[in-house]
Amino acid sequence: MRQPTMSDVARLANVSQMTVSRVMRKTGYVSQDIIDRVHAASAQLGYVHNRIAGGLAGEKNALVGVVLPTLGNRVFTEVLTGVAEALASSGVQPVFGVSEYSPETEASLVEDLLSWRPMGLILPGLEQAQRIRKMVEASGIRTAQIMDIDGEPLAGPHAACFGFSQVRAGAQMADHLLKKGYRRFGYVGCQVDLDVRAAKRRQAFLQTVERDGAELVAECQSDEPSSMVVGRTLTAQILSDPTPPDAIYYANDDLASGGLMHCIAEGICVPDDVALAGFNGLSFLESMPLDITTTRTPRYEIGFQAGQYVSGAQHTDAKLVDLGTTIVPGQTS
Amino acid sequence: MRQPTMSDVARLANVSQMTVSRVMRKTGYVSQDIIDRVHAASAQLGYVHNRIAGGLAGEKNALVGVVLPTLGNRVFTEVLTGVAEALASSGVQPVFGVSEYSPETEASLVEDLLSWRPMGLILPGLEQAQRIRKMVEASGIRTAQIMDIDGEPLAGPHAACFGFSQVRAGAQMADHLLKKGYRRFGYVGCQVDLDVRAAKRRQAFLQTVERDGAELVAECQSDEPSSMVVGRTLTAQILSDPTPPDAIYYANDDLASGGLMHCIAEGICVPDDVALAGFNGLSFLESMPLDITTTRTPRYEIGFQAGQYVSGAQHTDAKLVDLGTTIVPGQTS
DNA sequence: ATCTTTTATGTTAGCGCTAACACATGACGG
DNA sequence: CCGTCATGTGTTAGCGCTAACATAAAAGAT
Repeated sequence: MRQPTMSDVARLANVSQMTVSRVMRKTGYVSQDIIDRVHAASAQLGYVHNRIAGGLAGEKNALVGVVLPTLGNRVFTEVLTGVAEALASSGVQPVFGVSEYSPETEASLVEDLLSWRPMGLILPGLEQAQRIRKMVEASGIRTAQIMDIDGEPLAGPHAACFGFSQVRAGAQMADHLLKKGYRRFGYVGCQVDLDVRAAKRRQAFLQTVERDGAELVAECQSDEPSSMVVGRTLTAQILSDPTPPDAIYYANDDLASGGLMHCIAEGICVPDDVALAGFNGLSFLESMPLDITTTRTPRYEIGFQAGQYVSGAQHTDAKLVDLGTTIVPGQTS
Repeated sequence: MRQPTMSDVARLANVSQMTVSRVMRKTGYVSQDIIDRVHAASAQLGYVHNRIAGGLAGEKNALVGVVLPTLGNRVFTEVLTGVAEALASSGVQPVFGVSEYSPETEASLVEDLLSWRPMGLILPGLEQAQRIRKMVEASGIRTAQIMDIDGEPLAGPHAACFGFSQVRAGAQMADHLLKKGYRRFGYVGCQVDLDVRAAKRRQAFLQTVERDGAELVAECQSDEPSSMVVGRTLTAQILSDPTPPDAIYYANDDLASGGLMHCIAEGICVPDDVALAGFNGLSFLESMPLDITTTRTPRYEIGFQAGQYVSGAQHTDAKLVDLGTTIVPGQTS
């Protein structure tokens, strides 16, 4: 009742087991006649190639480990889609884990993934624990750090970053809103202590705003994971103030659209009463009846390039690949 | 420069390689003294357990293959979150692939995943190609088919379904809307030929509606993947008719909320002018300023139970586990 | 004091595959 | 007609680990 092996196929096709191996992997010289015989035998037995054995015997494992902070944010699922598509063409499979933004979980996840001896690793951000950095650098496998390029990338010839500058993105949005004449800002975020990249944007936004003599007049945060519902609640809070801000910067588009829903429900005019700025440029914003300003991020592209890099389909000499961001102005803001 | 092995650790700790294996896996008897020595040696060398070798040698591979139709629909990422959390506790890693609703892609994906000799497999729906069914049944590994229970599940003692009845869900919504007095229905869907489950719902909805003497007066479909933007466009189309429907059933909540956005933008009153019914009960509906009726589906639960099942953490005698659905009425509809 | 049982270690034999090499052919140029 | 090369096949030796089976000392039981 055990699974058929190459030897079983070989016996049936009346060739050596090595020849079967060659046929399966399409390497070396095999005559067409034998190729057909082997395929027939293989199909008859229902043979499925065993990559575990292949991996042990010397072939690189066609696996890539992927760590994501959460699947609750569309951004990361789009990254993952990019990764999956980059890998699909080369027959490499992603193995993944979700850290829920916890550094400890991330560390044990990386160790677990490394135990599969993957050919590559994709990690979010640049702020891995020292222990992770060591493990990864020692393993010598290709590693892509994604989403961010502000910081110290992993050392070694097998590491590269694919992302954009979170700092610049935050400053960029501040500049944009200042140029539009807004002076009294609000900030709405979630899990600020966990989401390092949102914190970087907020920080840069704040600095730019203050450098210009404008100010942050209100800030609302929640410990819950970000969502439209939370965005609506926090916006209600921040706008209940007697002297509310004239523009709100949100940590992401989900929060911002939640805010927009609040405004629509309350008859608050966007952007005349208050302008809303999100982050990511998720496509569902286009369906909204009022416009939100946002920063478009190359999420799919990040995933795709990282996937290509770690699976060996693409070489990069650069340690930091900046895929850039674009401000997408709301219609009138 | 090669990666350290158990033998290296064993030599350094001055014990046999087998003892190191015992320490790593926490099985068998090992004295505390030696456990400490092995851990020290392991840490010093930066040893990482090699599951590829372990898997070959007899241990079940702590991998579960997961196939999803798309990552673009929140539903599946929530399922995946459930799977990931169920597996996380047992140290099993998900390996996954995205089929983009293509049966051919799905088949080759299943074969690829099977080549890792995973301990389990999670597949969407019940409509796998014959070739897949054979491969999976022959492999003898635990398999969970998810999302749907209307159909013939995989044979064998190692297969179970976790989902709900799509047919019943469609009929349920029709009943609900009929009871509310709606008689002229519209349907909006995407990729109807690919999304079998949406087709089942639509079919059951239609039958129920017609059984009651009410009718489907308009239908709009698109080949693009479903999204809020598409939902808005299709809704604009369907409502541009001189005699529009008084209730629209959407294939999912994304489309429905896109529809809602159209209504808000055009000043169409929901549900007085037209009622909107979606599917899934995604939480962002709660943030919407007007209410959409929907069916809440147990997405996370499906993923979680399927994850537990295939990783051996849960036994089920039932072949079909119905996790049920609930109608969530809009405030006034 | 002797017989079990528990605890603690080591030894042997693969798991199913691939790299590396060896060995045949037949083709082809000089 | 012989050397060289491309082509087609087989053989051997592991990859790094774990199951299964020793072995042996210590702890209880009678």
